[in-house]
Amino acid sequence: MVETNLLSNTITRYKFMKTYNLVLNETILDFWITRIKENNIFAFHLETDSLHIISVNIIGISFAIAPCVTAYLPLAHDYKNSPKQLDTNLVLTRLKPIFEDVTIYKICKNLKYQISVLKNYNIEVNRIFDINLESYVLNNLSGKYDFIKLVNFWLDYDISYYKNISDKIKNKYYFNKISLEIASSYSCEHINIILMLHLKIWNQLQKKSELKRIFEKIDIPIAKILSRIERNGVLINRTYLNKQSEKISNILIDLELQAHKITGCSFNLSSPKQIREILFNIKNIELTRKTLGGKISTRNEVLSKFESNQPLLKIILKYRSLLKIKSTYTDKLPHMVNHISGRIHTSYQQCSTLTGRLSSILPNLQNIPVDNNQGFFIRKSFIATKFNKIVSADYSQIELRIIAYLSQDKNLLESFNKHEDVHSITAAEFFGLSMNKITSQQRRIAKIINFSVIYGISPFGLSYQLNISIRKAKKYIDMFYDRYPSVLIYSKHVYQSAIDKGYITTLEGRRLYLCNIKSNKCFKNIKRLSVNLQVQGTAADIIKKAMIAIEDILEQKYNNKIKTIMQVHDELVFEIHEDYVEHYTQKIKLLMENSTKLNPKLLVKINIGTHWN
DNA sequence: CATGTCACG
DNA sequence: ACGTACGTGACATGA
Repeated sequence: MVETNLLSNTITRYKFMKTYNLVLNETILDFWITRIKENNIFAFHLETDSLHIISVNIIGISFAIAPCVTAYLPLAHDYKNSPKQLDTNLVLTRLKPIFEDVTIYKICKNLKYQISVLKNYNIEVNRIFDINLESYVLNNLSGKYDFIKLVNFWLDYDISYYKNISDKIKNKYYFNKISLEIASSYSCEHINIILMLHLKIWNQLQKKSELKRIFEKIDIPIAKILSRIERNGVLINRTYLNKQSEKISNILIDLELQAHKITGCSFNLSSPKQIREILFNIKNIELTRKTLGGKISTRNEVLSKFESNQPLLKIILKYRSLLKIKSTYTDKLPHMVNHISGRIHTSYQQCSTLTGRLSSILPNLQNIPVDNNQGFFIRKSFIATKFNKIVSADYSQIELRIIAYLSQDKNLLESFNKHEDVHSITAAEFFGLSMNKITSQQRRIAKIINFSVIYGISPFGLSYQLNISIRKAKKYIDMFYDRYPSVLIYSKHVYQSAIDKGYITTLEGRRLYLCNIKSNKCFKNIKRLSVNLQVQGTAADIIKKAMIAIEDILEQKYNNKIKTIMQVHDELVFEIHEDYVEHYTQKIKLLMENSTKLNPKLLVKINIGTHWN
């Protein structure tokens, strides 16, 4: 709207100026600053020397104020005979007011990273747009946000010039070793494309008010919040993990010896191929389950069916799970600690999922083992600084509650309003017994059935999970829908609407396009998927809204008493000063439960401790 | 680099 | 007759 009008004026003004300018002195810097202020909109990109947000230096900054009107401002290029460049502090002092100005629009790619880097230089960016987020809300081109793919999708533009330079400099040098000639043509081309992508995508996004609202009210604020969470980082007990690694090493050696003794030959316990051969040739165990590639699977679920009378299988399983714990967690996490902050800084991916969930990489903090696992102790190494506590707040049964809300099934709603333990209630309903007569076995069945509903139920899947016949599983499913008829109506409705429209909408109106689904081989899949996607996507919306509500209070005055340190899909983890735990815990619970109002009500459970276990 | 496996919600 | 629960990321193996 405003910004496109502003831009079309600029485009006319600069129509015939194809310039890739290099900013090397204050006069030219002044010239560009004046142009940017006049223009009220510009795209920028920071070239840096690292992807680690805590210890990163800016090498140069590129700008675009209109298509083909771009400049590169080198700051720290350092090679033989490299020209003298402007002083970083001077430049950033001049740019700070522009970045912070709420009336000047900024366009960038990977906003979370850009604002983190600028934060290192004490700059808070306002009024900022991100082309990846724009594209993500608009058509949910999920997966890797590969720049070239984005260009190919959105623009009719010959990318070869960019690609050529980009390939040349990739992995060869640090950016500060790149000559100004190459760096400027690369950066200017890059920022030019970023601006063009924004113009193209924004043009379409603003026509879809529902999606534009999600972009502005959810995704942009969340990007800023994630930057803060990442920068806060997580404290871990390194010596504890190192000790555990050592212990596990010894156990692994012992398990390997035992396994080789049983088989009478040496083999690699972490090679599925060798295990298949050993089991087939030596132990005469016939496994039938296949992997995706059509080979015989040796997965845990498969092997554990034979486990009881086969010590070798027990050893293999234990070996594998301990190796996993060691290689992924106890060995790796200590190495991920940043030496400046002394903490681990994960990176949350905001555009990587089909459903609108976040994901976490480098390291992934969303798959740290839980209590019922061999690696139960790992969460004990996630600790708080002195005088602080770890506080975790998680939504109880959020996905099933969402199904209850979306279907408005009377019985399911009543289950949530009656009792905290839905699975027992479902069991009672399901088997037609009173609550006090439910056995733990019946509760287990009910729990699995509840999950099946969330995932997209099928007779085979349920029969496998419950280890019963397909016929019986089918009967259970019929029984479930008999007790909760509106759930069946609801799931048919989601499926139909998905087929009609080609996408699924979440509670907030985010669209999940079916054409992006990998397993999109037949409509049967969509039938099962649609409920799951809507539910998972809605849950993702809900926690995002809660994060925004919470961040509003965190930004005010409590700053140094409470920090958000992790998001794990339906859980937020905080580090809170011990004197304030009580106070903030209550606030957080209220905000999480009420930032989205549903029937049934959302319930948040709080855990407080010296560590994350 | 693809595949299999396994950690989480 | 077919395959067989949804969504992620990371590691070891082996072609």
